[in-house]
Amino acid sequence: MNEAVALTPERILETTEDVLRRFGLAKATVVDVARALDVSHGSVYRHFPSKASLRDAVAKRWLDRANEPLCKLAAADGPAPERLEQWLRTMFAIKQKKVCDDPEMFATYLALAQEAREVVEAYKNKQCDLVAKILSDGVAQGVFEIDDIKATARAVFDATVRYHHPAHAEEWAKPECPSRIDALIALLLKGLRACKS
Amino acid sequence: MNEAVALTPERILETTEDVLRRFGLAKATVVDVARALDVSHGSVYRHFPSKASLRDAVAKRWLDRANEPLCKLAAADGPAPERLEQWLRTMFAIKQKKVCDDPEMFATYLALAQEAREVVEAYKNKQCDLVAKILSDGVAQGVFEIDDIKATARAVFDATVRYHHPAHAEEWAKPECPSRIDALIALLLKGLRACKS
DNA sequence: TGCCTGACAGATATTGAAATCTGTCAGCGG
DNA sequence: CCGCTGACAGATTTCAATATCTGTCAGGCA
Repeated sequence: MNEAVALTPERILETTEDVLRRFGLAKATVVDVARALDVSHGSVYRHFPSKASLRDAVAKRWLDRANEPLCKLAAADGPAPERLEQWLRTMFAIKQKKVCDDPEMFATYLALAQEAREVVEAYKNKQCDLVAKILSDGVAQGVFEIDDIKATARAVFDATVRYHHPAHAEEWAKPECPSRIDALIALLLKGLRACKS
Repeated sequence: MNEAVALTPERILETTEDVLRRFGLAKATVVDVARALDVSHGSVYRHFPSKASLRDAVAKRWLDRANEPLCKLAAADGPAPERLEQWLRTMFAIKQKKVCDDPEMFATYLALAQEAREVVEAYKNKQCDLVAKILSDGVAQGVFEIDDIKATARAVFDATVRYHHPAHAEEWAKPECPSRIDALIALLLKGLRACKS
């Protein structure tokens, strides 16, 4: 083993994220990453077969990190409607926080996500599964009335696209946004709820 | 009056659309438009103060044309749920047709719309008003149960963003799309409908 | 007079040569 | 033997010179 820290995929990913943060997606090269790690760029290619795969791996890390709080919420227990509402609001908040905190970084993330199709697709599917989990809890609790849980979870995800898809990010800052979110969530919850009256 | 056809704003718009169709948004210049009209480009500036205003006017024409069938549907009568469903499906179909028929032209339209913010905003508001019209008909018919019609109309518009906003156009061709639309519409209609049971 | 032209200044886009980057691999050093 | 290096070919990006475009306006023509 070398006296220096070993060159692991994890260390490369960390450094790549750093480089992206400093240079932006357009400017960052794998030569930059190698320089930051103080190795030749050939060494980086020993761990990632291409620049694209490196980018994908970074994207996956980001998305997984962002997903963590949502997984917890879906796994929690309590009344499904409240949990669904909180789950959605948390998802919106996570995205919005990213935009506000560091718009430049968000732009990087957006561009990254647009190239890492497969990774993003998997991430979306995971999110739909989380929604489905809450919905099925709601059905078990007798508060939701749902035909096809998977399809309905997808519908909820689709219906809220405006507030979680980065393509609409620039609209999230508008002052009328919160009340529009309220109206949307109310409409969806009413659509899910079992009729009692 | 000249022996040639007079140079009217209408004629300029028509020709501009033609030029855009042939050259694409990126390449089309007002010099091209003037050439096609066989006048100097200075003459075009006599009718439109800037290239941006010309583009906006073209965008408005397009949007108004696309909106026409939707206005008719909103003004029709009959049971509100069916009408809303048909209204939504028609809107989706109009957009999808544009993408399929001429993807290049759609890209032009998309870029155009992204620059003509105000025009697009007005168009969206008009569409929300149409939805609100159908919703209030539904309330009058006793089939919908709605607190705030304007807010709910906006919520329906927001919830269907994925299937009418051009940013999502590339997903419209997917095979699972129709069934996802079905699930979404079913969920929304259930949320709007008055509970009878 | 009223509409159009064409030349002009400053801004923007195009182009092609030079620089940089991606991905590979033979060979070095531990 | 194993992992790293650094030179290399082909692809991509940068940059600055050149060309084109936008928007204005004084003047021509009916």
